[in-house]
Amino acid sequence: MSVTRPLAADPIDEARRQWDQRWLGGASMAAATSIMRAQQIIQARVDEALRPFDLTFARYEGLVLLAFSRHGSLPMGKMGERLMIHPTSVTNIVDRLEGQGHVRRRPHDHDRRTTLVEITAAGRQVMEEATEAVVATGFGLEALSPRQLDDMTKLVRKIRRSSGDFDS
Amino acid sequence: MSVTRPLAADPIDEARRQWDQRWLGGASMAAATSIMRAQQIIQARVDEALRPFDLTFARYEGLVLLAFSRHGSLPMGKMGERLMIHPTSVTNIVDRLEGQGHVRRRPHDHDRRTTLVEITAAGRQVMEEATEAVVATGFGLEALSPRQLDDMTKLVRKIRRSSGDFDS
DNA sequence: CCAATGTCAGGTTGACTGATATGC
DNA sequence: CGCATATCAGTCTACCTGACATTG
Repeated sequence: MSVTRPLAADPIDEARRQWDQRWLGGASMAAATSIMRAQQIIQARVDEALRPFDLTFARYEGLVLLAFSRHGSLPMGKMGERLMIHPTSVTNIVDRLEGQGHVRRRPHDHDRRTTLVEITAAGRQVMEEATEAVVATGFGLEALSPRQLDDMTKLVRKIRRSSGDFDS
Repeated sequence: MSVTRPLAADPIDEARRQWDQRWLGGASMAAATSIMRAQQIIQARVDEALRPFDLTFARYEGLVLLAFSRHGSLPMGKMGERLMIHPTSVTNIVDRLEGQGHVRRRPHDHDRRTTLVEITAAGRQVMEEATEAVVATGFGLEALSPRQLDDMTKLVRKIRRSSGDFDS
């Protein structure tokens, strides 16, 4: 007589089970797949909150970075470095933000090679409102307690450090 | 006399500090940003391992899904459901895989609306070799212990469950 | 001369919207 | 008829490579 196993309700769990029967690194596979999926969930949630402002997550991050910077402006290259995006992506994102009037390109005082990107008053205003909307979504992470959120951040920090994201 | 604070080596940590001075949800912001970054790291690592096979992560996941399926084939819609991708993305991905000879479209026996996607022998072969390469990368997660990998998977499961990823 | 900075052209990916043909 | 299934056309975002002009 056959014993019917309970169907795995969690598809990642099920994939893990099959993976372990054939290959190594099932735990890594499950964690990696989980992270990929978590990213989709967060991205969808935040993008939805940002849609009324005609902002993507990437552009929103740019605005927040500039708002947090000491003089409300940063060189293009510095932005790419901090946001960890490709130089041409910086150009693209700044193009759009500038088209929306949220930032302005300005020459650098001493180095005429570099272009400074400065957040405008309107940009700050939009950023404030957008942030309210984003905070209201809870980033799709309401299921985690404050302690669990910090656990998550710490675990990812290990990954980031090992991949050379930052010094120390 | 001014006390010079140590510079935050971790940019997410620094963003968190500034965020907390103005808004709520700093812990969520830090966790969300961390996950977004972790996804980039994993994606880059896996894509690099898959490049010699002319596969992206998305297409590779499709191959693995088919290889794991009972008959080596699934309806298009089912694939989209399991991979959590848009129907047109399924069409796109299957187009490419079919062009590479890794899968084949077949009619469904009983329902002539549905198209079955079947992995070919060549597709299985490529999938096996690609998996070796992917496992070798450790998914960019070598920094985490087996226990930490499972912690990560469990934390994300909470997020996924709360967003309706699966039943139970 | 070499390095750094930003831009541009051109190509790829995957996601999306809306419309459509087909079949249940 | 409504609904499900897959496709197609067209658009969008962000990424990448390679080339380039300008400047330090």
